[in-house]
Amino acid sequence: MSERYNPQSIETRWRQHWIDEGTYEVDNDDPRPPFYVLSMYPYPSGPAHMGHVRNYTMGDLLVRYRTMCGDGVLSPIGFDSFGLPAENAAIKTGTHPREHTERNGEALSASLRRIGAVYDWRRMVRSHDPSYIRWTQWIFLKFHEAGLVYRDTAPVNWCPGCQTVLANEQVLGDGTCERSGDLVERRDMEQWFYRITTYAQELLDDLDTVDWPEKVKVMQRHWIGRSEGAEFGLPIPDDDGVARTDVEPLAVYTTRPDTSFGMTFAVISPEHPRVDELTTDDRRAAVDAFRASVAGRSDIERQSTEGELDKRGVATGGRVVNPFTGQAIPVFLADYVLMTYGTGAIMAVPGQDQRDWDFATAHGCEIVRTVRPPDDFDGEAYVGEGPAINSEFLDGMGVAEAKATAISWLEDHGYGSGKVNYRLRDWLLSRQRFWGCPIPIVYCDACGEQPLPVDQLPVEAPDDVEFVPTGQSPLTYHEGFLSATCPSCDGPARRETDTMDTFVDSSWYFLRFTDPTNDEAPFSVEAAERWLPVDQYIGGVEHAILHLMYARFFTKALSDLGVAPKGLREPFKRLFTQGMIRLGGSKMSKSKGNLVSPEAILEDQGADALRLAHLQVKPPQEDVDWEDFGIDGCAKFLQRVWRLAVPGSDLTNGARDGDPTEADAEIDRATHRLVARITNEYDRWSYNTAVAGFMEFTNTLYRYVQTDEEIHADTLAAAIDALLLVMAPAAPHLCAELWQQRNGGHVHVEAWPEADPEKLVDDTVTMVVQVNGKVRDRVDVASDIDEDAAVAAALACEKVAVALAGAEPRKVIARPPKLVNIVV
RNA sequence: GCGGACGUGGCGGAACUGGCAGACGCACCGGCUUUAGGAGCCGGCGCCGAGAGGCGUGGGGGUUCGAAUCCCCCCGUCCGCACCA
Repeated sequence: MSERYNPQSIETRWRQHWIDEGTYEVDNDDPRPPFYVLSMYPYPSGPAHMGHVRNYTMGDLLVRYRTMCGDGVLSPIGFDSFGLPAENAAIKTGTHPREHTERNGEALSASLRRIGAVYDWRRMVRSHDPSYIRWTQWIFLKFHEAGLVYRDTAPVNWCPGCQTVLANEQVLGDGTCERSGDLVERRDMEQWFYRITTYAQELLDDLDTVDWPEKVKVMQRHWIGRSEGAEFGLPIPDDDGVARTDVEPLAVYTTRPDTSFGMTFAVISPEHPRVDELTTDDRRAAVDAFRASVAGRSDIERQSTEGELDKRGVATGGRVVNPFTGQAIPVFLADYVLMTYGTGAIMAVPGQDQRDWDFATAHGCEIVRTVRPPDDFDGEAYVGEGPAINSEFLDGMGVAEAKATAISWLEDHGYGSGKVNYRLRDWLLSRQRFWGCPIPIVYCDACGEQPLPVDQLPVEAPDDVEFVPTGQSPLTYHEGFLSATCPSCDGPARRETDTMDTFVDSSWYFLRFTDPTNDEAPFSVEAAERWLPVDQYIGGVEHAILHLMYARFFTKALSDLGVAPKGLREPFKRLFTQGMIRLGGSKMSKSKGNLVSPEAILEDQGADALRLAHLQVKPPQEDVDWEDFGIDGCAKFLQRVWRLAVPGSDLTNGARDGDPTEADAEIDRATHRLVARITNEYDRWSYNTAVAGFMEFTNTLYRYVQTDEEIHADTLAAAIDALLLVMAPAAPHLCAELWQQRNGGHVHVEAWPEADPEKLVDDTVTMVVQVNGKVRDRVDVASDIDEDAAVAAALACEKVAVALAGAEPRKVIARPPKLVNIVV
C-alpha cells in the first residue's frame, strides 16, 4: 500500500506555493471578469480562534471557487487595528499599543495562512498605518467641508471612578462600570458627530436594492425607524386659559394627529429646555427633585418598564392649550419622554395609547376616546382601526382620512404641519482615547475651531507617551502633541485630543483595498468603479446594524462628494452572515474564556480536516455548538479520498483499459451529477450538503472499485479528477497535492468542470406508485415515459391491485416519470 | 411587549419548486481482515409489530389526489429591538 495521507508534509508546501506563485494576487488591469470577495477585516487579537476559522474558511472557499470559475477575484485582508483592547493592554503592561497590535496582527496573519486561506497580501490595509490614518482624516475634513461633520454637546456615560467616558458596552446591566464598579452617570460633553441622518431616507430606501439576509434588513429598517405624523405647537395659555400669541407654543410630535381631540395632557422630557418656564412656583421644588432623581438614574434603569408610573412623572403646574378643543390642559414631566426623539414633548391621548392611559390613571387625568372600539373590545386604550368619535369635524372618518384631515387643519390654522421623523441619530464619532485615528482639528483662541489643511495630514499621535491608568487619553498630557499652529492666523492653537470611533476606520477600508497604495487620494474612482460594490461580503451578524449602516453612509456620502463613483450607492451587493460557535452552551469568546484554539487540530488532523468539519457541521448561517463538530470523521474521509486518488494505490491499481460497461456508464453519470450538484450547492452557500455530496460520491467510487469485476481506468480517472476539482475549494491542500501527483500542474488554476446535461438523466428511473396518497409500490420505468404508459405501469402492479381490492379508480394523478397516484 | 428565525431518529442535520421523510456524518450493533490501531473494509440502524402491515417531521385544525414544506390557532426554543410619542 502507498503511504498514508499525512497533512503535515503537504500543507506547508502548498501554502508556500500559493504565496510564491502569487496565485491569488490580482491587479486592477486583470483581464478576467472582476469579482470582489470580502470577509470583514478582523480586530487583531492574536492567533485565530475557531470563530475566525469558521469565518475565513467560508470566504476562502468562495475565493477559490470563483477563481476556478474564471474570475479575477479580489481577495484582500487587513486589520481593524485601532481599538480599546490594545490600549487597555498598554495600561496594564506598559507596551505601546502599536507593538501589541502589530504582534497580534502577525499572529493572526500566520493563523489565516495556516488554515489555507488565500489573499492578495500586497493589498494589506491596517487602520493604524499612517498611510491609512492620513486618508481617514482627509475624509473627515472632506465631510467637514460638506457640512456632514459638526460638534455638539451630548450626554455620555461618565464613570466617576475612572474619570472617563465609557462606551455603552463598558456599562454593565446594572448601570455600573465594568472596571471600577462605580455607578455610571450621564454627563453632557462636547462631542463630534457625523450627520448620518441626512441620509436616513436613502439608507432606508436602498435596503430594497441589496441582496442581504432579511433579518439584517429588518434590523436596519427598525434602527432607522421612520415614522409619519405631524409636528405642531401647543399654545401657552394666560390665566384665563386663553392662548397667548406672545409666547412660543410648545412643539409636540405625534403619529396620531387624528386623535388630537382626545389630548387631555402633555408630557415633556426632564431635559427639555422649557421645563423651568413651564413650571409654576408651587411645583418648582417637586420638579427640581424629580429632575435630580432622573439625572442620577442610569439609562438602563430609566428605560426599564418597571417602576410606579406616579413616581416616574411629576406635574409642572404649567398648562398648554389643545388647539383642537381650545381647552387648557396640564403639562407633566416624565422620564420616559426622550429629549432625543421628536421634539422632546408629546401630546398625551390616553384613549388611544396604553402608556398614556396608565399615566392618566396614575395622575388622575381625563380620558376621552376618539376612536370607537369594536363592541366586543374590553381593553383600556384602543389602538386599532375605527371611526373617529368626540372629534367634531373628524367624526366618522377612518384613521387614515382623519390623520390627513387633521394635518390639513393644522396647516390651515398655522399650528404646524405633517412631519416625517426618524429614530436614527447622528453618529457620535469622538472618543476620549489614545489608540484611534486623531481628529484633524485645532482650536485657536482667536479663530476658534479650525480644520487642518490636508497637506498637514496625517496627524499622528506621538510615541513618547506614558500609559497610566488615569482614565484619560495620554494625549491630553502631551505638550508636544497639544501645541499647534492655527492654520488661519498662524497664532498658537491647541490640538483636538479626541480620536475617532473605530467604526470610522471600518467604514471605508473596503474602498482602500481597491487601491491600497494610492497617495494622491484615498482611492481612485476608477479602482472603486472596477471592484465595487463588493460582490460577496461575509461576516458576523453582530455587525448587522452599526458597521453596515456606517459603511453604507460613507459610501453614499463619498459618492455624492465625487470621491467614490457617482453611481455607487451601496458598498455591499450581497451579504452573508455566518453563525457563531458556542461551547458549553454560550458564545465562544475571549471574555468568557471558552475559546478553543485550532492549533492542536491543525498539528494533528490538518487544516483540510478542520475546514471540512466547519463546512459540514451545520448550515453556514446557523450558530453551532463545538460539541457537534466531527473532526475525526472528516479526517477519516480525507484518508479515504487519498487512498482512492493517490497514484499506485492498492484500491485502484487493478484498473485497466476496456470497453465501458453499464457500471462505467453509471459512474460517468454520477460524476456529472456530482459536478452539477456541487456547483449548485456552492452557489447557494449549502456547504454542509456539498460535503455530504463529496462523501456520497466517494462511497460510490469505493463500491465501484471493490465490487465490480472489471474496473476501467478511464472511468475512474475522470471520476476522481472531477472529485478533486469540486473539492479543491473546500480541502485545498489535499486536492492540490493529489492533482499534482496524478496530472501534474495546479488544481486551483484549473477550470471549474461543467456537467453535461444529457448525462444528468438516467435512462430508467424509479417511479413511485401511490394509492390514495400512500406509497404502495415502486417500478422502474424509462425516464421519458409518457402519461398513459406510466398509468398503465402503475395499474399493472400487484400491490396496487391488492390495495384497490377491486375498487374502480376515481381519479389518477400522473407525474411521469416520478409518480402516479391512484385515487379511489 | 414588538419584530424575526426555527421546532424532523440517540445526536448534528438532508429533503432546493407541495410528490419515495431521515441523504451525509457521529454514536451504537453485527461481520470480515495474522489485525492490536486514534486502524481498514463490508453491512445494519425512526417507532410499534414475528410478519403482513400500521404509525411517524412540537400539538390541534384546514387547503390539496398528495403537506416536514402552504394557511389558521396553540405550545416551545433562539435571536434582535426594547417606553421612539
